[in-house]
Amino acid sequence: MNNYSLKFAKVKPKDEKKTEHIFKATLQLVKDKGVAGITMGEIASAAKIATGTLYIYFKSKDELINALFTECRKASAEIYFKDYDASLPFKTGFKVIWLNLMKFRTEHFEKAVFMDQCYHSPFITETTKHITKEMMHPLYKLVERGKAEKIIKDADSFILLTFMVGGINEFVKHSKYSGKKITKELIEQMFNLCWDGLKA
Amino acid sequence: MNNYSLKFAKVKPKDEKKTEHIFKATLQLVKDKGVAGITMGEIASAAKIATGTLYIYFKSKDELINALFTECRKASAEIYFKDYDASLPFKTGFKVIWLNLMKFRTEHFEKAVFMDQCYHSPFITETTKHITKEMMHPLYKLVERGKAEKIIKDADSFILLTFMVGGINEFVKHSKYSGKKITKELIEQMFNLCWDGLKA
Amino acid sequence: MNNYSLKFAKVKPKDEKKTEHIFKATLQLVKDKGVAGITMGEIASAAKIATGTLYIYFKSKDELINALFTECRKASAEIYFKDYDASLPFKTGFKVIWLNLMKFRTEHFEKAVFMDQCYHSPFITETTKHITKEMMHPLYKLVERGKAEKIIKDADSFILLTFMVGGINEFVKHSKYSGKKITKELIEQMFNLCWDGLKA
Amino acid sequence: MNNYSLKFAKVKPKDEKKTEHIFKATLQLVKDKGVAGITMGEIASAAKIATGTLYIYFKSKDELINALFTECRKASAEIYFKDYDASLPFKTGFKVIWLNLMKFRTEHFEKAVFMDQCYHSPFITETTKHITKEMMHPLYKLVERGKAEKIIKDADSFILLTFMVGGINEFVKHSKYSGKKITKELIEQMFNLCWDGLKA
DNA sequence: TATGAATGAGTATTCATTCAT
DNA sequence: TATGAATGAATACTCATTCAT
Repeated sequence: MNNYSLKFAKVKPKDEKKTEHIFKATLQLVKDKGVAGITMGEIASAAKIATGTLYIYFKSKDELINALFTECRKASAEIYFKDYDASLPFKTGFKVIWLNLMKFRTEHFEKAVFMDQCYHSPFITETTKHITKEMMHPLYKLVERGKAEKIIKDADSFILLTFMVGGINEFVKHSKYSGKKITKELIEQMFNLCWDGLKA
Repeated sequence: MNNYSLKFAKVKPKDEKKTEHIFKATLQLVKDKGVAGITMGEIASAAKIATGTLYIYFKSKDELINALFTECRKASAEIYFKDYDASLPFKTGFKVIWLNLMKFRTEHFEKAVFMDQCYHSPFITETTKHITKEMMHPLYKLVERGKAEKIIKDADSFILLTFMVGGINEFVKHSKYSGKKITKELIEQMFNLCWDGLKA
Repeated sequence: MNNYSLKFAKVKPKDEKKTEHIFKATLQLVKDKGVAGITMGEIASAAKIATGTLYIYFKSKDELINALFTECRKASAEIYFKDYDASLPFKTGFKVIWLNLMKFRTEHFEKAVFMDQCYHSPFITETTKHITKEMMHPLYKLVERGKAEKIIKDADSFILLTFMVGGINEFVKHSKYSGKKITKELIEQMFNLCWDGLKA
Repeated sequence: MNNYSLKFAKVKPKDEKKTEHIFKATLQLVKDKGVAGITMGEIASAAKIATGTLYIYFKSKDELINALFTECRKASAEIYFKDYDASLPFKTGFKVIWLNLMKFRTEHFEKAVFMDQCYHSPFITETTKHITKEMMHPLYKLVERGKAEKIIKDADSFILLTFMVGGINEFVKHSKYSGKKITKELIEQMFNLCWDGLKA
């Protein structure tokens, strides 16, 4: 390290990585013991920091949970529409998104569990819940495009959407619990069930 | 107090109604604040009894939660196969059960929420979880009958089952959250999506 | 205990005496270590109860301090005008009150120390402070009677009042610190200084 | 960094001004929130330095408080006997000192508050308390000269002293709390009350 | 049984102090 | 020296559980 960098390194900045560690530790703990069972002390030691340090990064348990919730929401939003291109034929685009939903649920399972758990917890504020609901909006749009193009059934959008998502969620949840391996083959089967249900 | 009344007092069962009150109070609280947020004190006052009294009916919080979980499981099991008759044609019988699942989720929403919440909580023992999984067995049988009769797709039973249940769960959950009214019409739409997905 | 009293004794009431014990313990601790140095744990064990019990009687440390402050104020108010009769000649009545002030400061020294200490503490609310100020009103009236009767100097009432009280407070405070015995003789001397200062 | 600058850095004294800032910040905080309510963090940020820096100037909170206490004592001692000349007639000299006491209490109010507050706090050592008491010695001498000259009453010196000081302290304290303006006129009135009380 | 006050272990949070930069 | 993040012991407060009535 040269003189120049020393000048700027004088003040130790709040470690960005530490927030990440804390989040990771919290998600793991929640997956294992549920929101009901986690303490700030446990989170701290799982993140390999002192309890006091935890409070440098988050003013309270409440704030930590809410921040993590927001983080998870952001992560899911980023994945949902990855590689989606509205100019693609409907079914192709639909499958991209459907697979993304599946991807999020499987690869970020702890986040999904955490979000589900939090929804009824006293930690999450109404505002946070509200924003979360709004996040579903683009999915509504997708479903409505399908209806407009007469490719999928002309049913209530809410029904179509929850149907589209429900199978994925239930499948992933139970496969994690029961140890059932999630294979390409199974995913394909689930997609077909879903698509056959939706198509006009 | 004489011998007679003593004897009588011993025989007198714990007030059945009170257990019910306690369960109802707990379910309501869990729906509103999650398992993370309930205390024995709150349960007691919601059930309009003293904390001490709560401990006459349940040795510990753990026991209360587990007893309630078992109760909920029993309630769901009773509903799932109500009016089902294996001699009915497959689709008819399938719809009976599918509607029963829907019925349970809507009319006993707090129970469903409670069971979901508990699954990750430190309160529920592994044994309890195991028994719960076994409860799904008859549903497997149903699905397999459908496959055997070549009426529904020859996909993995696990996939078929989670697909069948997922839409219902997701639909009811979000309708409760968003205040969306659950109508016969919507239920019918959801069933059609589900059936069209499953059918061979 | 007969049947009748049993009927009413069924519920153990919040022990009135316990509040008193808590107050006494707190005052003693504050006298010895100052408001800065007391913890809820210490108060509890000085009052021979569990920490949790302390919180049955007072929702928080703040509330405990404020309640005690109010209690002390009440105690002082009760003493200040004890045996005072406006129909007595001014000097006689004045001396009754002056001696009462002295009596409070000496016999309830911990309360006086506590009140002094609290005045600058973050525990005491502005409202509480305001009420305390108002408590001085009757003393103003007394001083104004003396002025009206041309018995004491026609100076600013605020000056007369703080002068009247200041000597007492300073005397008692330092005598407690230095271990100087407060005798009848010394009190008489102090009263004479005070009276000679005030008289017209 | 070369040898020269290293040497120079070692010699460079701790910034004198910074100590002053720290003291000023502490006094202000204690006036507003009491000794009970101040933290090292608050002091540091009020003094516009980092917490770590505070510990360069003072090894501990204890030491800071004690150093400030000593500083305050010194400041008061310097003022008390300012312009006093034993060769002046008693009353003239007495008034000089009396006015000095008044001056200290008004112009260095925070210091007075701080010293009062500290007296009961766990921070101040017995030694410090002892030295403080000794500081009163010259005032005793003054009072005894008055008695010897038969100008003031032949009462107990302790009584005379606390009487002399009490009115001042009480007056200033309450005027600060209530916002009452301290005027020359009021000071004169207070002095007269005091003198008339003391004179033989 | 029923009550709710009492208990004390446990949890969230603060804060004096240290330390790497 | 100066900084402010990191530490962990101490403290305020909670809550499952017990117990006297």
